[in-house]
Amino acid sequence: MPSPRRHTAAAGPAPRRRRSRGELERRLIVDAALAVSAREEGYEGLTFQALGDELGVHPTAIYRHFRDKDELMLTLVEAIHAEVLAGLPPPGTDWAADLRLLALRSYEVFLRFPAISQVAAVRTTRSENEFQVVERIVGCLQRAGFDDADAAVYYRAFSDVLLGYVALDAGFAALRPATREGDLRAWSVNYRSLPAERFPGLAATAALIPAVADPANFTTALDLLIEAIRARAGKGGERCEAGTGPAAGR
Amino acid sequence: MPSPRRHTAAAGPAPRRRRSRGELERRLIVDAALAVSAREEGYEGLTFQALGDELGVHPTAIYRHFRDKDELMLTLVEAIHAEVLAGLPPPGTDWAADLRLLALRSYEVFLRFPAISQVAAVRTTRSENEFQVVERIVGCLQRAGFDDADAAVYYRAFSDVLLGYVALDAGFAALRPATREGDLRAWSVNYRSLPAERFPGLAATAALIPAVADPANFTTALDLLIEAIRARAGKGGERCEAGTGPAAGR
DNA sequence: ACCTGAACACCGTTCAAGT
DNA sequence: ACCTGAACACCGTTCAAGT
Repeated sequence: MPSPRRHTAAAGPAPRRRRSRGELERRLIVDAALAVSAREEGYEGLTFQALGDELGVHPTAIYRHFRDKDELMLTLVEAIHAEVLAGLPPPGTDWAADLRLLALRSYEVFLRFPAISQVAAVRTTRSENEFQVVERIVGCLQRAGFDDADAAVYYRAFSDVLLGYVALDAGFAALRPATREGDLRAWSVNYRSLPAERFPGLAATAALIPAVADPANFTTALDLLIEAIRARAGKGGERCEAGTGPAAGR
Repeated sequence: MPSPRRHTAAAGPAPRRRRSRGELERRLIVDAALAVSAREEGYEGLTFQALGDELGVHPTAIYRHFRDKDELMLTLVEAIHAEVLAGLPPPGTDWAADLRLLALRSYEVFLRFPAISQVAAVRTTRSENEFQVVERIVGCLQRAGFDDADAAVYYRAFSDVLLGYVALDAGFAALRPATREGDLRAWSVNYRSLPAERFPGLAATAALIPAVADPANFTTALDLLIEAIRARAGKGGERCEAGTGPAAGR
């Protein structure tokens, strides 16, 4: 029998109902791509083929609406930022609580789309929703009492830790299941059977180390970071600024 | 003229001197792969084709020594861990200084190989050198005065922040140059021209935000993290440490 | 204007064939 | 035992052709 180079329509998953002409738009493509991303394994699982199947359309039809995969991906990130902002209460009176909530919300929403987040954490979309998220973080740090220069420096460090954690845990979630389970097993098996003479610390603690990509790990790191920022804010200018109200102006 | 599907020997970069039979070993492949990784852009730049060229050998010859690209990559990570350990002085008297040095050294060495680190940060190699690095970190936290359970929890958080930062900055370094420069420009242009009415915080601070992937950013985050860990350790077990550190300024 | 189909230049991986 | 060459099942992307 002939072996087709590409799987035929019969072999692949049944395509959605075929769309009539002109029905395809960026909005539809974004939604379909998010659906595929939530389901598929890694960024390379988000395929024009899979996306075409999801939309009931030829894979290359997408190129009419997005220049390339990178432009599509950046648009998806903006959509994720929108979702982050949509679920976020307005800033309250406690800058640290606001900062913490924003980070937790971002982490949680991004990790719903590991295939994208794995690759998106590194990028800057430079568009509206991203601007708003950054503005929120900077605002928290100004309210903490830092001057503009310090707020800028801590913005970058805080944001990097957040995005780095997203990249890490999303990357883990995006692994092929067999790979992921193998790596998990390393911690529940290999690390727990090391010789105590050569690895005294691990012999005592290995069984107590939390699992890779457990969301509690991010919370631990986040709280440490906020404690340290708070401590530094206290040492610096905070007390002369404390009474001046939420509009830190400039 | 015929357009060959694959670039011919004449079209590609001149292969290194052809090796005689049996000269190929894992050690040689690892070195060549590290060389390619330091030069190439992303993980997909580390190609069997490029590696074959570097070695003066047919691309598929590598399969005789490594099961697949994943096994090769994990071996590369072990080699990087070896390099980390080789440049690390033995533990001293100050757990925080030791922890800081280990993190800085890891970050620095991994970032020499962005193509690999981008993908490696997520993984567990479960082999000798990785065990040793983990043992060192756990040891620092035990010396800080934490009990085993706390040491285990803080190990994971600390290690995640380190690896997340590596993933983030390596991912950025591994971007195609045009993409990387475009993203940098976002911060030096787009973020600096936002309307002050809608983005008061950014209007004041955008010009002061450090560049993406500036290594100083990691140092800032690292010092914050260690300060917080030290503070928590002080509350629990050991307090005799408070004044000793050489003023962890940023 | 919008979508399809075929083609192109790649990938990683397998396998029979050479030495 | 070790390497080569050809093939396979994918990728993203381009482009002429259809409607």
